[in-house]
Amino acid sequence: MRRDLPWINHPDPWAILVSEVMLQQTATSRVVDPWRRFLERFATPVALADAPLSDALAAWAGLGYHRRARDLHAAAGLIVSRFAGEVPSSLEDLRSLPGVGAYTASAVASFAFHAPVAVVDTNVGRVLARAWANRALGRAEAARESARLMGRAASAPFNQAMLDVGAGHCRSRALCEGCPLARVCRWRREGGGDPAPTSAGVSRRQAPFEGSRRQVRGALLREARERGPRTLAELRRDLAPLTAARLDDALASLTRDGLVERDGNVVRLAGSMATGAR
DNA sequence: GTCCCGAGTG
DNA sequence: CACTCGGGAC
Repeated sequence: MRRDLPWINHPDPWAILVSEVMLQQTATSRVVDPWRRFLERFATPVALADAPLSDALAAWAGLGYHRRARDLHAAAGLIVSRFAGEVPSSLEDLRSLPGVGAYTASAVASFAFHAPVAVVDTNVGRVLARAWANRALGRAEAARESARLMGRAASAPFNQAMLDVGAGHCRSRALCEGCPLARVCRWRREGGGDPAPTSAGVSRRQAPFEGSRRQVRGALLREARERGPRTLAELRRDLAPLTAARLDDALASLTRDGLVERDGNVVRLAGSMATGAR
């Protein structure tokens, strides 16, 4: 359960922010070790802002969705330049950071600063639609109903409980056995079709990973991370039997995202040529 | 093979 | 609105 995890009740807002960004698209079990390593290496926003992006990408190993690392690196720079090195506490300021959307801003406001803010991610969206409303909710409705349900309860434990129920029981395929809300769940009491899939923020099925460009991107970044700058010929050899067209496609995509740099035939992690000046 | 997931961009 | 983005659990 999430309440056993090391970032729960952590006193440092920076540690909370890092955990929430890592948790955006990644299961908690896969976040624990990288989160520890990342914070050892970048204990403060200043430490990350002062480091080259390539160091941040290296520390992101195993997490995927590397644009999150790029955005967190940029966010650290803004935290230093605009917020005196302290993670801001208001929703508006949090939301102004790259890679911080509605979910992450509310999660940091609640878990790091105990602001009376209800967190709605897609798990919580399902809990609200099923157990609380038994009907599909739009985005604004979900936010309003969540605030209404929370009432004057302390936001952090309330949000943690909602996230736990959503992740543990109220999954896409509901696991009602043992669910703490089973006795009060309107969907179970009243029946009807599952209101969650048409509710706000419910994620769509995604294309298969196997054979995808994302898979090639991941392999390419791993090469650059673990073996340093690589020539195109080395990449072609090491990623065989990948076709040259698919390698070029992934490389172009990573370059557009600012995650790798090309210097002639040499490919390296973005920012590894940085002079260190800020 | 199937499932899972938040932010940014167009 | 539709689309992209990793990779492990099962």
